[in-house]
Amino acid sequence: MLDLGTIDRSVDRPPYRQIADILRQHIERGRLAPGEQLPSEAVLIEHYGVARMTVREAIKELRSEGLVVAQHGKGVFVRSAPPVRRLASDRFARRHRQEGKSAFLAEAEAAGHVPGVDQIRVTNEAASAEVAERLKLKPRERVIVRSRRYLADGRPVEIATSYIPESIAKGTAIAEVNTGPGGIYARIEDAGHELAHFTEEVSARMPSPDERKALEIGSGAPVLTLVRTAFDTNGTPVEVCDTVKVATSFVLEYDVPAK
Amino acid sequence: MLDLGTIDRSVDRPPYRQIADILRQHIERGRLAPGEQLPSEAVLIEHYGVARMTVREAIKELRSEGLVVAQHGKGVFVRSAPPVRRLASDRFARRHRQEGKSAFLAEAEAAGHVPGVDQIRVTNEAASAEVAERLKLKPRERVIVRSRRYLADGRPVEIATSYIPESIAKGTAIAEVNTGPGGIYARIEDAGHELAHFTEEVSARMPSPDERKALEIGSGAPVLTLVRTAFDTNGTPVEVCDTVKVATSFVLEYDVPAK
DNA sequence: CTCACCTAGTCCTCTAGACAAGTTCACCGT
DNA sequence: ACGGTGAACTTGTCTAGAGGACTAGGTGAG
Repeated sequence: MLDLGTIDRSVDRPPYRQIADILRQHIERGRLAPGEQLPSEAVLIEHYGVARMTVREAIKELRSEGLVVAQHGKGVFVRSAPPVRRLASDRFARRHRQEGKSAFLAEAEAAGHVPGVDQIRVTNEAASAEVAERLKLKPRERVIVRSRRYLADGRPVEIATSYIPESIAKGTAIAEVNTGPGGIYARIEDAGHELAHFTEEVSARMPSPDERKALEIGSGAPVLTLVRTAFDTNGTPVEVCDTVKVATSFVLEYDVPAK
Repeated sequence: MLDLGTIDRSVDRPPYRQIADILRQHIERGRLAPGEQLPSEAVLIEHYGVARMTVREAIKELRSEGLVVAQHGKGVFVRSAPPVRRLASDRFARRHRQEGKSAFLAEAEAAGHVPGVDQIRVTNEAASAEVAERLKLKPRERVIVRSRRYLADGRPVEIATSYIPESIAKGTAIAEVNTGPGGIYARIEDAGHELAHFTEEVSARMPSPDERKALEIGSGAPVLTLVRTAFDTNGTPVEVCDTVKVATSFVLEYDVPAK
């Protein structure tokens, strides 16, 4: 039986935190195993002699830490995969180890022969305001949207969505599911837009419910987001690629410019 | 005056979420600017005609998303570092644009006259296993640990911790709080280690309680972590820099190598 | 046997109020 | 002019209760 301990109301730390502390310790020390159910609110209220909201506050703290998940009507359970706390060495590292060419071109090529891609969706849509701004689209210009999900070891790890202006994609295989050798970057270059420059914005946030589901992660784990914009030699943006990935690490390398 | 809208109790979405949605939109669209104070609980209670806990629940949601920070006795404020796209505002943006000298030297110089650094701590410690491995340290070799916290608009946004092998730091100002012109990279080069190559690992995770406190973020918001290792011309690792950053975006740029 | 229904147990949301504690500022006495 | 006090405002925490919604399991009707 789980030792729920007691709370001390004379001490500075508020009761709801003390309760959270006790439960957190049980989880961290394995006395509450992954998947196991926590004592119900009613039990905790009774045990500690506090009001409902106080217990809920404690549980909420653990939820926001990603240690537990609540299931309406069932109970609160210890998360089976604890959130990432340390840098993990990662297969993405190798992507950026390619020599003599852009790491991302290499990545695109890799995607071309589709190892570990299990879903591809290609549509023609009206551009969102954000995409329109990034691609400097004319009013009402549409975009080709290519969305794909990457797997590693059979588990989904990344969802990438590319937006290419329809004007560039026209007459190419970009709007086809199979883009041919070299992937869409090769097709963009075929269309006369030589790639010259990229910007990337890296951030992290909590996943949306859809993303959580698609990436098979718990609600307490963050996702990395990477928005890459590709420019041609004229400085025209030709592609925006929005990547959401499980927040394990990836690696960038670069050299100090020669003096 | 801020348009607080109204909530619809007939709809499926619970009131506290509707309130959070309204406030979130104001923040995202810039009608509530970074640093600006949100309407107080009392105002929101009055306006929406709900109980205090309902309003607090809404605010709590925004806090856990990292959009706002509450300050006891003062109010709730929009976080000062919103997910920005402006390249210039970010230190990382310029790294890859420097000409003729190491971007990191420039960065270190900038840090030298300490704009927006509010805490510096320098210690001599035994290296952790991870740091020892990255720096290829000999057994029992110690490291100089330099930890600093960066501010933007008066709010903490980043904690950076550098580890330099004692053998390299010896006889330099690296172990001093004030490292002199050019910062530690200049001192490392003074010591005969010309910087040549960097690797960076980027990841995201949930912050530790200490980090949450130091960066003043909500418990549901992730942090970006960046571990940079600097190598000299011999390929010897000379510094490991571990950066934990509020998970708003940062920007990387690079060009396609000439063919 | 199958299916609809009921029920106990769970978490979700909300109400209405209370006291505590931190911040700010005007006011008053010195 | 200066310093202290306190009022007014803010958020933080807690209580006691209510109805709702969801899940799982049992029960009875068909």
